[in-house]
Amino acid sequence: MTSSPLPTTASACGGTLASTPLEREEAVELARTFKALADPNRVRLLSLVAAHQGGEACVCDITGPVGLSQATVSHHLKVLVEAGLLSREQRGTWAFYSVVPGALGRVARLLDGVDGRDVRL
Amino acid sequence: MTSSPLPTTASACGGTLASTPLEREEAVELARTFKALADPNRVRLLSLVAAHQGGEACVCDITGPVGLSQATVSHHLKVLVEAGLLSREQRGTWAFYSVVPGALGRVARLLDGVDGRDVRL
DNA sequence: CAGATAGATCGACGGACATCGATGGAGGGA
DNA sequence: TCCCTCCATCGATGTCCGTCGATCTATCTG
Repeated sequence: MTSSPLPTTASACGGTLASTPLEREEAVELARTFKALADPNRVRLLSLVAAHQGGEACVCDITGPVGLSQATVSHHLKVLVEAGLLSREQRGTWAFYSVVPGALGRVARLLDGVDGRDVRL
Repeated sequence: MTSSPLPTTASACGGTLASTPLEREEAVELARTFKALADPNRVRLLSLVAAHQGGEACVCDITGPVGLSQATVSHHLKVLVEAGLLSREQRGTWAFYSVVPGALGRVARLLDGVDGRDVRL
C-alpha cells in the first residue's frame, strides 16, 4: 500500500500524547499526517477545496488561485490524498477532490489531548 | 524576531479553513506550525515532555528514550520552542522544557473547523 | 479518426533539513 | 582553581522535497 490512512493506533482512542509517551511507530504515523500539512501551498490547497462550491474542486479550479503549475498542484493533491486528508473522484475528464470527512477532526482531537488538562471542551 | 508564535490571524477566531480560502500569509504561518510537527522524533519528543513528571523535562531526561544524539535533541527542542509549542526555562545547569498550555489546542480547533460540519464537537 | 482538453507522471535541479561529532561556554562541586 | 556535567552552536554530509517543463494517457467532441 502506497497510501497510508490516518493514524488509528493509540491515537484514535482516548489515550493521547500526554498520557503515555508515543511509541516510535505511532509517532511516525502522526508525523506523516503533519508532513502533508507542512507546506503552505498544501494548506492553501486544502482550504481552497474545502471552501469551494459543493466542497469539491477539480485541478483546473484551483491551479489559478494558488499560482502554481498544473504539475505541482497535481503533485500536492496526490500528497494530500495519500495522507488521507483528501479524496479523489474521477468524473469524465475531470478529477474532483474533496476533504475527507472527519480526517482532520481526528488529528484535532489528538492534539487537544496533549494540553487537554487546561484547555478542556 | 526569530521565533514565530502560533498563528493568531483568521485562525484564532471562528473563521476556519472551510469558510474562506486562506490567504497566502495565513497559510504560511499555519504550515510553519505543522512543519514543526512533521518529524517523528519531534512528535515523540513533544509527547515525552508532555508525559514526563511534572509536565516538564530536561534534555538529559529524554535523550536516552528517543535514541538520538544530544546535539540532535537540542536542535529539535529548539525547533519546537520556536514554533511556540514548547517553552524553555533555564534552572542552574539544566534547561527544562514544557508544553505551552493551549498551543496545540489552538491548532486543534483550527483543524476541527475544516470538517466541522459533519464531525460536530 | 483527428484534435482538444484535463490531469498524471517523469526527470532534473536547487534548496531545505535531519543527523552527527566536535567545540564552546556556563554552572556547580571539591 | 580545576574539573565535570549539561547543553547550545558550528560545520559537514547525505537525504528529502518543492518546483517546473516536457511528455504521456484518457476522455470528450466533431
